Amino acid sequence: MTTSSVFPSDSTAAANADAVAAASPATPAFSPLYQQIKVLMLHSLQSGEWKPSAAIPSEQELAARFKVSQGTVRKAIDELAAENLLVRRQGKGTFVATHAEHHVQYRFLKLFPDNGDPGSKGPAQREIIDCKRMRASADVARALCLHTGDAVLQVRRVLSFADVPTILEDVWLPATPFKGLTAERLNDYDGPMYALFETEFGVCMVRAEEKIRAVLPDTDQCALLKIGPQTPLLSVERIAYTYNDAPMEMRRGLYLTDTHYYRNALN
Amino acid sequence: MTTSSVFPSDSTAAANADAVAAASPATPAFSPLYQQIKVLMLHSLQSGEWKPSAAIPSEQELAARFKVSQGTVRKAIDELAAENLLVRRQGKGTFVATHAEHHVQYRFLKLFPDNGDPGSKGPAQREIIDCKRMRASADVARALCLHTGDAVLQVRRVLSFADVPTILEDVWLPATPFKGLTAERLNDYDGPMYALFETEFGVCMVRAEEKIRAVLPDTDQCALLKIGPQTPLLSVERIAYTYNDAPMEMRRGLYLTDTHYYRNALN
DNA sequence: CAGTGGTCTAGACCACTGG
DNA sequence: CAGTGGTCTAGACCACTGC
Repeated sequence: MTTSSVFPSDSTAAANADAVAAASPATPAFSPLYQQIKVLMLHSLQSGEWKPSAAIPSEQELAARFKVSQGTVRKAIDELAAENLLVRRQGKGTFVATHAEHHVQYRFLKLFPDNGDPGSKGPAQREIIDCKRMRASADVARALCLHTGDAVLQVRRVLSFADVPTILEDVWLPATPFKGLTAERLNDYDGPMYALFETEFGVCMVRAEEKIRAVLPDTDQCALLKIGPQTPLLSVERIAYTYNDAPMEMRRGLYLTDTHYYRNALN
Repeated sequence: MTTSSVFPSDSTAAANADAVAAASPATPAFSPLYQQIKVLMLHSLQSGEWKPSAAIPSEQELAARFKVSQGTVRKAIDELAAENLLVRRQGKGTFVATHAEHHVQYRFLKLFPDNGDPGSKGPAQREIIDCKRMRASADVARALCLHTGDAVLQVRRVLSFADVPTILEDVWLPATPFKGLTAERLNDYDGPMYALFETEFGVCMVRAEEKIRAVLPDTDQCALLKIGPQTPLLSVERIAYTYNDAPMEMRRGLYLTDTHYYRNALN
């Protein structure tokens, strides 16, 4: 051990605090107690001990389990809540974040209609075009930390708003964790795709990065979106990550932006 | 007063805490002490008492000034730091955030080159095309909370990377706070435009929202960016806000995305 | 009413910075 | 070395939820 950590054998909270304080006199990496607690909680999330939408133990219980003060677990929870991994609800408890509760708008979808609320015209219509097993291209392999040629699933679908095709998406998933995914299961499921991933495959998407460009469609894409070849589209390339920052999905969306726009907040 | 607040006349920290606790038995709006402190600090920022890049008083001083415990001002500072209004530096103090320190990359510019770091080819070349006084269109007026026809300044400029024109921007500013802004001053200033706004006009941009679309350029835009009429571009419409959430700038950028991409992080 | 998260305090000690 | 922010504790009390 190069840094101090939380041991079940430590007898008191003070002992832990002292351990942190006195730790590793020459080690540059100093990790405060609440960060170590955070790592332990991350393990509980990752291992499935705490499942999406379920309540985690109360702050007092966690403080007792980790043998630290309530304020310290509080700070750990604060950070996890700030990263949208946990959701606090006063009077009720702290819950594991999920994609299953966003009914009107998908959590990671930043496309909004010019007029009116996201859900004013009802939910999006989804049509699965294709769902097949294939070998990873170099691009996909790199994005998913696989090797070129490894087995992946590719899903192609179209999202429509008020019956206007607006989004054409290709999704690539590593075949192993998503074994058994079919077009039928995607069609039957009523809710966000990421919610299905949570309940059916135990994969929680926690964070994503998008690269956005302006492009023109090819002929296939024109047909699927029912647009002309000179219609400019937003190309949105996404890599989504689970708890340990492991990439679990690559996705490329083409967004029609004549009646919708991609919204972003800068801080 | 409908809610409790921090008075200079309050004698002890405990008195404040009790005031909050016992306040407004029938008032639904309950505001914790640290939120009230936050508002007071916001006033100090807004009034110019604390200027960009300067240090604010230490936590102990603030605790004494507001007659609360250090932990309470700490929580207020924590939130202001999370919103990027303040920057904490251990051992040195807490400082007012500024746009003047980002030399390699502008803080609100999310366009990155496909290969290499933002600053690998040196800073962007900036060319001011135009800077003129005009009357606000309906769109601009709505965005800036003005009336149609009110005086505004319009700046048009082109940013180039490695001598390739990549961004064409129109910027609209309310004429009153930016009185005296000219193309020359914009050209002479060596640094981000928002840094000039801070030092010359006392306007600190704190937050912004962008609406992104894919578009095709018109003939003027083709000439300025030296591109063909079928080149798809990212249209980035931005409204930037100061401390009190008052809009102080509207901007429309056209981004060439054949060698660059717009990066966004989803949480 | 009991149990949860949320606020506030007071005090101790640590890590980092600069003179 | 003194001064700053950063961590940790212990305990009190409040706001909110649901039974």
